[in-house]
Amino acid sequence: MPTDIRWSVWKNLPLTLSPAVLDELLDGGQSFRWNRQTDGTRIGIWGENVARISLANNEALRWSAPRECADHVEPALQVYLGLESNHTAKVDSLPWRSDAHLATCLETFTGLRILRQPFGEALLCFLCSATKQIVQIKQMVALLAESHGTEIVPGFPRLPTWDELARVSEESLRDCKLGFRAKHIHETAQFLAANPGWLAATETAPYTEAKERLCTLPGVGEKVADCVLLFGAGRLEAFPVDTWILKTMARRYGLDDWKPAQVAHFGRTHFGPLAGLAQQYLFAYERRVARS
DNA sequence: ATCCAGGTATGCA
DNA sequence: TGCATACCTGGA
Repeated sequence: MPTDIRWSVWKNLPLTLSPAVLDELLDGGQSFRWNRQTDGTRIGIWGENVARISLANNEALRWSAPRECADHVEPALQVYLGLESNHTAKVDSLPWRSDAHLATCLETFTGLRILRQPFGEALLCFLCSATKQIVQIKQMVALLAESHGTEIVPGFPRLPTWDELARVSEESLRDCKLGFRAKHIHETAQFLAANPGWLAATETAPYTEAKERLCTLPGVGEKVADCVLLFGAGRLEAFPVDTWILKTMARRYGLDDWKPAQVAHFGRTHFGPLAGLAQQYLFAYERRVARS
């Protein structure tokens, strides 16, 4: 980290989280651009924003940003962390009263929420995610930012925009350790460059239509499309089914040998219109069990 | 060393 | 429809 960054003074956020839940929120596979410093502070980059977040002794969140960014980071954080919406009411609307396992997950990860990331960045990050673990995805997107993004402040590059990616060769993308994903990103960038406004229209389209549109992109299937819509467009009805969800739905709900599409249908009907929010709690819980 | 990881696209029954 | 297989790469 460059030493010449001048950070704004710490300011409190109206959010209280345990260290474990903060870890799950920022480093649990929703976003891939937060890094924990040795003192426990986390530095993250999204859009044109650079911020650091830490916990005060009472587990209250506080933030600070490079001085030149602080004015726009403050409102951006509200959106990113979903502070303007009534999170408690959303969680309460989930069917925890009739689902003991869900109730356990909600209690274990109290305060966990869905991040609202820039749509294009979510698409890029989840195009990188196929059959990779979080540490590897983080490495890929860090290389993408360092190699092809522009610096917001010295030492903190943003992710390249899709317009910028359209001018990068597939071979050059492979140098970011993307493997076969480089082809997907390259071809998606070419398509988006040839279809101005397509991405913005997809972001605001109704869920089903938006998902269909995303699935036409190379390297985007149902799971990636749902992640992009959940984490990049606030579509809480999106219910991404990955290996963890497949595992946990088999183990906790008896859905052994169900296909991903069947599990997705079960999830949407069982958990309701905010199924994606429930999914994040189930996901977090099963990962914790696996690690312990 | 060998296997597999927050999938997708393709080729065959 | 359904199922198997290839696809890059690096860490366990």
